[in-house]
Amino acid sequence: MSNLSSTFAALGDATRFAIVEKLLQEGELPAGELRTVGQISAPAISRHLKVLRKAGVVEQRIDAQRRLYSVRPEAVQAIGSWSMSYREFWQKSLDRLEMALNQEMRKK
Amino acid sequence: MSNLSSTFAALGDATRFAIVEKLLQEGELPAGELRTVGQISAPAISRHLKVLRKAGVVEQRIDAQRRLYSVRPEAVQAIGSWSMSYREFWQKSLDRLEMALNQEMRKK
DNA sequence: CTTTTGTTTAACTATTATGTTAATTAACAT
DNA sequence: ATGTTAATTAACATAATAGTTAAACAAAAG
Repeated sequence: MSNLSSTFAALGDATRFAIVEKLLQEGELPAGELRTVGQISAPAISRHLKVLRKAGVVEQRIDAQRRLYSVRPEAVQAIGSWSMSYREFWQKSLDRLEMALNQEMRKK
Repeated sequence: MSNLSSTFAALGDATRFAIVEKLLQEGELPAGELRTVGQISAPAISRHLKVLRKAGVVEQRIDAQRRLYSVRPEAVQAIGSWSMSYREFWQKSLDRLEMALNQEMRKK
C-alpha cells in the first residue's frame, strides 16, 4: 500500500479523524485527554493511536507515565502536496463550473 | 462520519487509490479500463467504484453500455483545503526541522 | 512497599469490507 | 431474434476492523 494511501486509511475512521483534528487544534495531548472525542473506552483510543502512529500520522513522546501525542507535520503536508500536484486539474474544472453558474445567474 | 473522513476512507484502500490516480492521470475512463490497476475481477472494480462514488470522489457518465468514470475536482480540492487550513502548523514545524538540520551540517 | 494514575496488551465478539464466481441487466451488432 | 460486449448485482466465504472488559505494566505518590 502506498504511503499516502495508508495515511488516508488512518484518517478514514471518524474517531481517528477527530483525534487528529483535536491534536491539530490543541497541540500535544496525553492519551487520556483524547477520550473526549467520543464516548469510547481508553483501550479503544489507545488502539486508534497505535494505528495513527503506524501510519506516521502522529508521534508519541513519553512523560512519566503519560504518553503525549502530537501530529507529525510531514503527514499533513504530504496530503496537501498530493492534492496540489493535481491542482491544475481541479482548479481548471472548478473554474469552468463557476463560469457556468455565472452564466445561469445572468439568465435570470 | 465527517464528509472529509469518508473521502479519506475511500482513498484509504490501495486499489481505490490506484483507480483515482489513474483517473487523475488519464482522465475519464470506462470501468473496464480500470481493471489494469491490478489483477482483480470486474465485479471487484465495480464495487470499488461504487464506494468512490458514494464518497463523492468520482462521478459516472453513461455512454451506451459503458460507464465512464472521472474524478470529482471538489473532492481533491477539499483534501487540499483541509491540509492548507493547517498550513501554519506544518510549515512552522518543518521550517524548524530544516533549521535544525542545517545546524547539524554546519557542525561537520 | 502499597496504592493510585495513566496507558497499553490480551482475549473475545460483532460488524464491516473485500474478493470470488455465477447470474442478471443493458445496449449494440448481426 | 440472437449473440456479443460492458458492467452491475447476488450470494457466499474469509479477512480485517473496532469495540468491550479484564489483566498487565510502569511510574508517581503516599
